[in-house]
Amino acid sequence: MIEDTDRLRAEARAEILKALAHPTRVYIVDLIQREGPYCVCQLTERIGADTSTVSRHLTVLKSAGILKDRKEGTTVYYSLGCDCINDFMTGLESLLRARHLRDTRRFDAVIQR
Amino acid sequence: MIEDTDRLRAEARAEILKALAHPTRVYIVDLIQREGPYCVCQLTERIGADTSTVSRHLTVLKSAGILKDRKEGTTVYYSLGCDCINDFMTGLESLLRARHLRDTRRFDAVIQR
DNA sequence: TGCATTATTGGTCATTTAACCAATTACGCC
DNA sequence: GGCGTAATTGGTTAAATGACCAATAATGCA
Repeated sequence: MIEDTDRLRAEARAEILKALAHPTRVYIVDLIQREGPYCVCQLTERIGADTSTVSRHLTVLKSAGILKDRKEGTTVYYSLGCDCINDFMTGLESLLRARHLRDTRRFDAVIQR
Repeated sequence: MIEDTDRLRAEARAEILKALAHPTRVYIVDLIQREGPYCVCQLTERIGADTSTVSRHLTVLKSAGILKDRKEGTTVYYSLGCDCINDFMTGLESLLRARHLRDTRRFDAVIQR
């Protein structure tokens, strides 16, 4: 059986990962990372989903500490919760590249025979 | 609307993240990362779930390229799919630390008043 | 005050996920 | 061949997720 400390540790990590594990949420984080803070209506327009849907995605990201918000009148701006998001996404990128490389090699191997 | 390239990019990233977004799967990856390859029955014993459940988790991780497997008789050993997993998990760790720091500060702020 | 805009929350419903048990496959050994 | 062990796959069910519409704040302005 898993020890309590290990279990809690795994749950904490999974919680963060779950918050990011959706195409729309990855897109939002990527966008804000590259271009700075965005408000809900701007994101809604970009994404092309219902405002409520986007708002809920943002709530998920905020709860996980990945984004933070700042009110300005009636609009709410979302920005990165911390700089370490950048490193994290870089790590994800290299994981993706490694996977792509492996797939390509496997594809080549199939072709060659 | 999101451009096709951006959408596909977000989906590919989310796919990787989804594969890791479960406490048991995070635990498995962490364990293998620290102690090397494990077979299904060893993992099953450690985790305390049904063999089929563990096997399915491993399939998810393998499909995402996070783990790879190697057969040896009737047992199947799972190991890391690539070294970059280490960097990725390090990034996740610092994200978690940042979050914890922020939570702690907020808690302190509440206590102090 | 009345109205428009921005965002969040309640409600519903379809899809996905993940658990278990049971059945099957694959291999090694007697 | 028959048996035991290891792992995967089929089937079912409960829970979680995510989408939309509708309703409700909350704010700014005429």
